[in-house]
Amino acid sequence: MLKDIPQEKQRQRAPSKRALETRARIMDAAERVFAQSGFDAASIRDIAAEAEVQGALVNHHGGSKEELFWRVVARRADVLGEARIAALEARKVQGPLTVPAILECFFGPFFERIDVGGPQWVAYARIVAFVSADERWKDLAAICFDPTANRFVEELAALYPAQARAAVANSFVYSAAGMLALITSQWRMDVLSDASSSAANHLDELVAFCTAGIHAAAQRA
Amino acid sequence: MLKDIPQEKQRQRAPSKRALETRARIMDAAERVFAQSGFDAASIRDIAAEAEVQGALVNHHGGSKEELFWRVVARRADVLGEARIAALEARKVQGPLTVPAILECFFGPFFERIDVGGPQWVAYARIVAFVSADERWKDLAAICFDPTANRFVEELAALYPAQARAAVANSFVYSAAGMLALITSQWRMDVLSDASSSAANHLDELVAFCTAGIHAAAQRA
DNA sequence: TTTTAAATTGAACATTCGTTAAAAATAAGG
DNA sequence: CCTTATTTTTAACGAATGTTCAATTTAAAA
Repeated sequence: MLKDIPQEKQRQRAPSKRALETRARIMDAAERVFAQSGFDAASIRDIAAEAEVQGALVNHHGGSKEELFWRVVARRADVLGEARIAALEARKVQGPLTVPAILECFFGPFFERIDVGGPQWVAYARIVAFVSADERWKDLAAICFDPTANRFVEELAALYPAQARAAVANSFVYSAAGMLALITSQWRMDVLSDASSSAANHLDELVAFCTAGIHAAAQRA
Repeated sequence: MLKDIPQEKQRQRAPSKRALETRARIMDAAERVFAQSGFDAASIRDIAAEAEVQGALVNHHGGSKEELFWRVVARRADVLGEARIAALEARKVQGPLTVPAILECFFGPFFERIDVGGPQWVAYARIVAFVSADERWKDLAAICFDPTANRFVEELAALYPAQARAAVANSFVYSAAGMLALITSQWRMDVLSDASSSAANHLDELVAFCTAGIHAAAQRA
């Protein structure tokens, strides 16, 4: 198991614009293929075909298959994590935090990017779901997700000083699982509800669900 | 994509006791290996080694790899689904249903089996998480999970006659996602909460969380 | 006990996989 | 322009995969 993404070795020349575009195309292609097939069923050749490059180029730009997966996850985890923390800070200066406010800072930046960035962010969400459900990616999750998650757990726990942090942490895991289910299992909800609603409506619904859930779990005897 | 599990062709002799034991051993081994590695990373040879048989025997008893996966999922989904429905019926004769009562009928039979049946049921839970998160197993989920899920959504929706079934169905999906997160991501919760509690306590906590969440989502403006 | 269907083994099949190495094409830096 | 670091292609390697088939062993049925 990899513990980190290897640094690129020192270069003597700046990368060409075409090379940078190719690298980005490979990353996007890898993201789509990983999202659709999972890590194991995705093949380097599938990714290469999706990016319209030769297979060896994928290894050249992404390293080994596992390194490539780490890079794909880390790339968006970084910007998403920062956006979430920024949203939290921005809300904090407006006044004392509430549970729904904290949840909106966590859910919002993800859904905003899905709305505008479209399928690439949905693909990323599917990958996050895979990573979260599979203990095999424990280290990856610890590096990419835990810092942000811990920060949000702290903010929630501060609202319930009398309760054990564990109860709040568990509630946060339930909430995050609900968010991923909402993004990745839309088809499943449609099957069970024989109707499809807007994404924004679903988001409000999820916030209401989790807010009440967190409160109830924290107040529990 | 398979649409169903093929029937076993007509036999002229009863299977031997040893053959039945071997088949069960292969199914259990497949369950463990699928749970640990997922469908793609699991190999027939891994399963054969785990069951201490030759590789060809796995195909002989389980059919193709995909058929074997269907069989592994369907085997426990059947008994679990029946136990859940039975719990629901039993509760119903005791008096009018409530949200926590319905949730306990859904969560309870699973956790009871994990408590007594041990690791095989935990392995099955991991597989259910994989199947639920991956659209590739849409048909499998529809056959194995949807009938029971629909029944529970109906009972919940009956408690909120003024609300759209969709809102209740979504809340149920969040609840089921929380249950799977609790079973399969215990490690994740431990990381975020730097403490580990009992399974029974977690179950009560989850019921409290989901009960409040369902209620809040249903009462939403 | 004899017959033979069914279970099990052992070996091999054709693919596909991730990765590497060398050659060729491209473009940055002088 | 010239040099050569970097990018890209092409080809190939060994390993692992799912599956099949014929031979062998086991045990049900008569």
